[in-house]
Amino acid sequence: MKTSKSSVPGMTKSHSGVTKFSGMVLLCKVCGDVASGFHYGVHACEGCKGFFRRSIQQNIQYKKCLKNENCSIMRMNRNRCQQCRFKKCLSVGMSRDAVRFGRIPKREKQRMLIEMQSAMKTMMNSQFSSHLQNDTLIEHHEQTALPAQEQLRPKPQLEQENIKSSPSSSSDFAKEEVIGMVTRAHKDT
Amino acid sequence: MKTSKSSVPGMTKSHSGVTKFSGMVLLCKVCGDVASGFHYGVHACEGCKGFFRRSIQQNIQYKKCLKNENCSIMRMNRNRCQQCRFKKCLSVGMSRDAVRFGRIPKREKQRMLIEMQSAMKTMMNSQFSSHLQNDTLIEHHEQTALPAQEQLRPKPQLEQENIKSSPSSSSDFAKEEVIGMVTRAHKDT
DNA sequence: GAATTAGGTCACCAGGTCAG
DNA sequence: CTGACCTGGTGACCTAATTC
Repeated sequence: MKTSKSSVPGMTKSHSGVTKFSGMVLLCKVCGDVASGFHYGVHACEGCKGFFRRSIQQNIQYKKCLKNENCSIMRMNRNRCQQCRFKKCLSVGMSRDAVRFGRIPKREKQRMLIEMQSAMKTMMNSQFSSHLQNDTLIEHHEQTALPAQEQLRPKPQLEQENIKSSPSSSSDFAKEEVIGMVTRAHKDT
Repeated sequence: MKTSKSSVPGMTKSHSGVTKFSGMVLLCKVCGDVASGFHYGVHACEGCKGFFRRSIQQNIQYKKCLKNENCSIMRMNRNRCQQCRFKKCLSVGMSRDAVRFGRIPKREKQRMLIEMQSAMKTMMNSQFSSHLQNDTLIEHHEQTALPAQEQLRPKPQLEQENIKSSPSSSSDFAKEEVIGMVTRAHKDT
């Protein structure tokens, strides 16, 4: 019947191992680097993926952080503090239980696309019309823009690719992700 | 134009590939995930179906289990031990000889419905009359309090079929299954 | 002819590797 | 130790085949 290979428009995976969505690069939720895919339940780069794998495989106990145990983890400095990096991995939801194998379900893609668009719109609004009053969004916005001291974000969220888990919570999650991504894509331009 | 579909009331198959019965989602008998149909003689999800197919096609000898060869197989961890997963497939009755092709015979549906109802009743009983002594069921009880936001997922339901096994044990089975699924839904949330 | 599944496909990922 | 690459799966979808 359906000859249409019909896939959700938007999501692609370049040959270089970079995951894109509607032409925009997805970012590692741990360090902000370019994500290579959905690893252990979150979008992550090869580095953080490998780091997390090693960490859980051999139940490594990392040396205590030399600072306040809340180092910001970014691409540039992600290797400076293992303890904090691992903590960040966990806080963004990386877990062996969250792995998702196989092809991305069409409806999940669809959902991402939608959430992405709405997030995009939201961002545009807050950016152009009233970026002085909306604290929530500015919060998010900054978080990505200047990776300042964003510590453990109170979001132990874990992406439930699961068919229909609460639509609201997952959308929050995705929104956050999208915002970061969009912001960056924006800056790059 | 037979308007009288007249088949057994209840069984449907959504377009998403999820098998339902009286509005309840059927679960994979191997891992508890949502079943996509009756595969190799058992209600199974796409994952376990594919896994079993591959296993028997190329007579794969899986690596020995790293634990006690009795890993519990659930959606979250089903990929961690192939040997145990395959064993579970066999133990729940998956077999190339058990395939049922084509449309579901009416009497089979009828039978399912009946077994389902009795299983349901059993469950209800143990839930209301004596849920203080039965610790396993407490889990289940909580689930009821969960937000009912959903359309076709975290839903109490069970899975039943066993073409040629003792019909009496079927309700026990269902109960167990429900518990597992509920636990999962719980974890997911 | 409609319902329903075995198998094939191939988008995607966990783990292993090994230069750097 | 880190992370770019490779390999061996995994499972969402699709279609041909099969039964009612």
